[in-house]
Order: sequence, then C-alpha cells, then structure tokens
Amino acid sequence: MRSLIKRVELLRVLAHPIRIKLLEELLKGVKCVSDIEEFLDISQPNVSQHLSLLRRYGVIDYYMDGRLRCYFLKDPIIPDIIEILKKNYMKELPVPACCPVTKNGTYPGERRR
Amino acid sequence: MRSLIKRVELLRVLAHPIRIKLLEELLKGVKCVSDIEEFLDISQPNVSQHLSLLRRYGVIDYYMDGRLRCYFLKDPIIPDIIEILKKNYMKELPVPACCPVTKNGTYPGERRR
DNA sequence: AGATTATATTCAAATATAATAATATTTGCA
DNA sequence: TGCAAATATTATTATATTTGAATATAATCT
Repeated sequence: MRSLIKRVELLRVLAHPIRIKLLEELLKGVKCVSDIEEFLDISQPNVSQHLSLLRRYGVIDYYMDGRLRCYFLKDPIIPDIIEILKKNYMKELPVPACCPVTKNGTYPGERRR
Repeated sequence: MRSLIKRVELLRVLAHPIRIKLLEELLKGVKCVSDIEEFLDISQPNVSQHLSLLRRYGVIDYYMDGRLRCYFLKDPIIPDIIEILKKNYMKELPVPACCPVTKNGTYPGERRR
C-alpha cells in the first residue's frame, strides 16, 4: 500500500484541470506531445511541464516513435481513479445512527439534531 | 457526473495529509472536534479550518450532540477513493502495443524504444 | 554539417494554499 | 445571568504552485 505521503502526493499531482483532461485522454490511448498540445490547447512548454510532473511521479511514461514522444498511462491506479471520479453517485451517505458521541468517553449533554 | 471543475476541486480538497488522515478516521465512524484534535495532534483552530474546508465542498457534515459537533462523511465518493488509494496494485499498466503514433496523421520516423 | 522539427528546461512573476496567533461565537450549565 | 467548554473565524506570514517567456536539447532530414 502507498504511504500516506504517497497517497497525498498522487492526489496533488492529479488535482489540476489540465492534468486530469490529459490523463482522461491518455486513457483512450497513446498520444504524442504535439497532439496533446493541440488537444489541450495550451502552449508547448506548458504541456511539457505537466508531462514532466506526471512523469516525475510515475503516473505516465513514453516511448520514442521516430522523433515523437508517445506518452501513455503507467500507474495502474489512474484508470480506477478516473472511473470513480466520473461515476454517478445517487445519494449522500446516510447520517450515522443517532447514538451519543463522546468526548474522551464522557458524554456531556443531550443529543439533538 | 461531476464536471471537470468539480472533479479537480474534490481532488484538491483531498490532497492534504491531515485531511486524508481525518477522512480515513471518519470512515470508521462519527467523531467530535476535540477528539479529532487529539487524534490529529494539531491545534484546534487548524482542525476547524480543515473541517470548514471539507464542509464547504460537501465532503463531510455534522450533527450537534450536546455541545459537541459530531462530524461524519457525506460525499459517497469518499469511501471509494480511500479504498482505491489503499489498494495494492501489483504491476504497472502494460506498455501499449507497438504501433506508430502519428502527429496529425503523419508518421514521421522509425519506431524505437 | 546545417537546418528543421519535436520536445524539454529554466527562471521569474503571479497566485494559491497552509499554519500560526489572536479573537470571536455558540451552547449548556451553575 | 454569567461562566466555562467547544468550536469557528480572521488576519498575517510563510511556502508552494502555476504560467509565460526565453532558451536549450535532441533527433531527423537535406
């Protein structure tokens, strides 16, 4: 299992609209940098910066194809995260059953809503 | 489905070690602020700030119990995210099959690794 | 070799986030 | 009513992230 640090690190790396769009696109298949640049509609250096960050944290990798760098997903958690983020949850979690919650074992008052 | 903005917003809210620890704890059950304070071992105002952020984004909610605020998980995605983050993935995603990736439909060179 | 294509790196400015300290609010109780 | 407990808010400072501009590298082609 990932350490707490690693779990949070991953979340931080994912928590950016451009990077999420990019990863959702890579889930469909390999893509080279200039195609990514066109898809995301941001500057080439900015694409490279995001790719570099994702690489640094092991989220993606690439192979060379002629002079193109073809990027693909590497960390197996990514498809799962993307799926859950897109899943439709119909309702909120149930409010926990009505039993007193204690502060250090001492119940200090009446339970209300 | 959550919009891209909302998906990223959620990730940003989760991407902090204290908040992840807190949510993992709340997954076990309701907890009041001073117990959370003790569990996380950070200052009370800091606990309140994190709780406030999580509330603002609909991740958690609370009920009153005497003078205690009892916090619990509200957004149903949270248990799923926590589970996936803790899951053990044995290997990386397979490197995509070796077919040329094109830049705008034109294949510019030899495929290598 | 030199030009061109494809991509990466570096730096600085702008912005966002987090922690701390100080203070305020709310609720129950004597 | 006034006090104490429980929690929240605000302001400030410190730190991290993001972007754009400029420049660098690396591979292929002529």
